Amino acid sequence: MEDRRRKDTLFEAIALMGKAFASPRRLELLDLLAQGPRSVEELARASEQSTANASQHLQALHAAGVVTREREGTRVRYALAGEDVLGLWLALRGASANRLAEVERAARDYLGEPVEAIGREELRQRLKRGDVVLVDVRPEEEFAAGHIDGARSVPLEELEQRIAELPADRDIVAYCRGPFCAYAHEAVRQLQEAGRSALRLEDGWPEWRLAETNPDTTKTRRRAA
Amino acid sequence: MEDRRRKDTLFEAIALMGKAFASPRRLELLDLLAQGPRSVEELARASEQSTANASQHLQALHAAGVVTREREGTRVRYALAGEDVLGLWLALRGASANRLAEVERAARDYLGEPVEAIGREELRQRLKRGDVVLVDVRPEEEFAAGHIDGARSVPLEELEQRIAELPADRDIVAYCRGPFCAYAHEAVRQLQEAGRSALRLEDGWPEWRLAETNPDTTKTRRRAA
DNA sequence: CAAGTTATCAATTGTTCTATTGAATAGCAA
DNA sequence: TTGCTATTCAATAGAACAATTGATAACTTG
Repeated sequence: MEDRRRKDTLFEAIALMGKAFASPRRLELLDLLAQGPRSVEELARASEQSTANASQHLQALHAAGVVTREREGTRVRYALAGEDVLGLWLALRGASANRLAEVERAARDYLGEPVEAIGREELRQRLKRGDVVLVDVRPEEEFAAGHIDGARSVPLEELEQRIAELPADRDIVAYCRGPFCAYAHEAVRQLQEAGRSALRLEDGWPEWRLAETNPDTTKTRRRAA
Repeated sequence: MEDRRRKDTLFEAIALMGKAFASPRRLELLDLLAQGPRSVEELARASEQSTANASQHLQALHAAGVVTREREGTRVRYALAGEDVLGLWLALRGASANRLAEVERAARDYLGEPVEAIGREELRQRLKRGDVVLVDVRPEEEFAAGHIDGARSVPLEELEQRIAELPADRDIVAYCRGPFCAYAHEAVRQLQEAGRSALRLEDGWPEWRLAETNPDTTKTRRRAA
């Protein structure tokens, strides 16, 4: 049947994008790109792989349509192709956390002792009341590429020396790349160590940004069927 | 660094689910499962592959946590694991249609001449006004597994002989499995051939269902960055 | 235009994935 | 028990993929 062939090509085409999400290295690159555009070398460094390897994966992502590429002088700046792709990545991450015990286990393992967290809505209200200090503990470039309104940048690396800068009369809320990023966890631990009252935002900047233009898409759905 | 190893295992675990979406055959199975639970044999037949092959892919999907399995006497009933998975599949399909020219081309090729379509919201309003007849042209089992409230089942195969059943004084809206399913297109063509005023619902039953519990998630986002 | 980055290419190796075939198993019904 | 159906298993062969290395190309700056 002629129809069969056509149907096959259609699903093959969709699978082109699916394959982009089938490799851990590429997922890590995507996760970084969700924070903002970056050059190959930065991405390679941040994901601890060789530049050549990162370049190849980025090309694969480009061919799959999930990232855009732009030459900027001697470097090439990659970026997520759009909000639909960001939503897709978050959906995959979320579903895998819901459905795969391996993911939960690996996350617990990587993040260490759980740390008290608040959701986006609660944070929004407390920010409006001026009730908290919001701290972005990601590397400076990522803060520069975009951050939650009202946050101040204190990269995790500098946090220890800069704790004094932070007002002591309010709760401190730290956030970073997302629910599986260790920075905010670590920041909260350091702050509590120093006697401050701190907690983390349940997810990170990409989720916040997506929720702004597209409420409801990033609800943290738990196991519900 | 110990951290690196842990981060790797985390991304590897997420990629376990990603891999599920990397094969065209599996995507076709998922698309069928989005219509409702089915046995291995039915799925194999509907996707025109050997039972053994379908079984293996279904096992892969099961291992990836995207489907559930349930023994029912001599047969095994597979189903999507949850709404998060349905949302994920729709997000992938949507993003690939937005970003990959191949997908658009393959879809045009498979679906044939474009056919006038209306969106979910418009359909809802016209249904309320009693303004249209809504026809579900999927195979009977899929209608039985769930359908839009107020629709009547007229499987595409029987449509030609049953056109007389349909009132001639109103527009007919046909829907099927989704935007890439050919049934509704074909149905509208047949109805117009017979002198009826017909159009198709832009997407299908799974999108409708997901929109009911989770408005906003399935917006048909076009290329917007 | 020479030197120095940054990114990509090409070739290779080992690994993982897919489809196929035929045999094996689980449950049901007589 | 015997046969029947639906599903899974096991083995295999071919294809696609991932990481590595070293070479090359594109740009910038002096």
